[in-house]
Amino acid sequence: MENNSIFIEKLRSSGLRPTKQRLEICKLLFDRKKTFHFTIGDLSKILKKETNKKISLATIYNTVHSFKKKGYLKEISINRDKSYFDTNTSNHHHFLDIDTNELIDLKKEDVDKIKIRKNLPGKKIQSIEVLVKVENNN
Amino acid sequence: MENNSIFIEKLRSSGLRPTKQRLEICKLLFDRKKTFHFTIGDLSKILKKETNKKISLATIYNTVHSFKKKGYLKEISINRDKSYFDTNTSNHHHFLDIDTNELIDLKKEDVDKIKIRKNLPGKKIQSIEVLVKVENNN
DNA sequence: ACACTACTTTAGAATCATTATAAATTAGAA
DNA sequence: TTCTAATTTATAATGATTCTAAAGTAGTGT
Ligand SMILES: [Mn+2]
Ligand SMILES: [Mn+2]
Ligand SMILES: [Zn+2]
Ligand SMILES: [Zn+2]
Repeated sequence: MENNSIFIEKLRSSGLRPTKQRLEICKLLFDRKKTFHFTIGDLSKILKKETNKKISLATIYNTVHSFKKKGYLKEISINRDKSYFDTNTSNHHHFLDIDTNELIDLKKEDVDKIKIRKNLPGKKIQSIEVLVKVENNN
Repeated sequence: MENNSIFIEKLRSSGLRPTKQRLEICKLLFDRKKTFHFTIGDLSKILKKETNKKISLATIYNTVHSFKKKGYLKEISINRDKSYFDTNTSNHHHFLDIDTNELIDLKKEDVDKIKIRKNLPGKKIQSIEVLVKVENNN
């Protein structure tokens, strides 16, 4: 009744054992059409609701960090209070709704290519990220 | 022997009493030609060295947050571990050296104007920030 | 199926930047 | 100088994240 086999392969191929905790988290994170932006706290709450068996908070942290290390998640820092993770691991830009603290992906075509006209000697560019903060129209 | 009068005015005009702690921090932060990017930890260390009288950590936090509220400092979140503050309160972009965790201002002319081709209904853009992560050339 | 070992999960403790508290001090006004 | 509100301060509390070390599990080989 599940397409778990896909996730099992995904995990195995990156040297992670497909435990039921990891599979549960995989289904929750990667069985989506749209990008998912979440904090560990969000994820923890959702797992509590949508799952019968409990997954310890330590495991959620461990798993999310493993997934990040394997390149399945991207971490986004927008404020010190909490770290956001992103199922869209490509280079992309974001809207941040400062009223709701919600992140929204911008598509390639939504932002002109950024051209940086300065370079630092001995340094090379690793990434260019745009954060567009938006708020309610009065 | 000081141009404290400038800072005293600055503080008074925004309803902050010019205490010696605030003046000390003003001198350290605003008596510079270049932008200063710092964490509270940085500031605390510098104050310990460059000052004879001690300023409590709580006061450093209070003061930096007051200055931010008054618009004399800008907060920049680049990772969850620490919050950076910026004496350049204009809208501007940054290099982040991921080897040293150092922030460097980009000038207006260093980055083409960013054009966002998407808008969210009911929302207006409050700011657009570019973060260019750089690392050592091999 | 069984045993073995490395990997994983887990509860709880530890960490650490930040925030809150509430008592002592100080600045500005009268 | 006196009075009051603003400020400073030491200290405790908070809370997200990381650490620990003990118990459980998956994969391998027999
Ligand atoms: Mn913040
Ligand atoms: Mn981080
Ligand atoms: Zn995203
Ligand atoms: Zn800056």
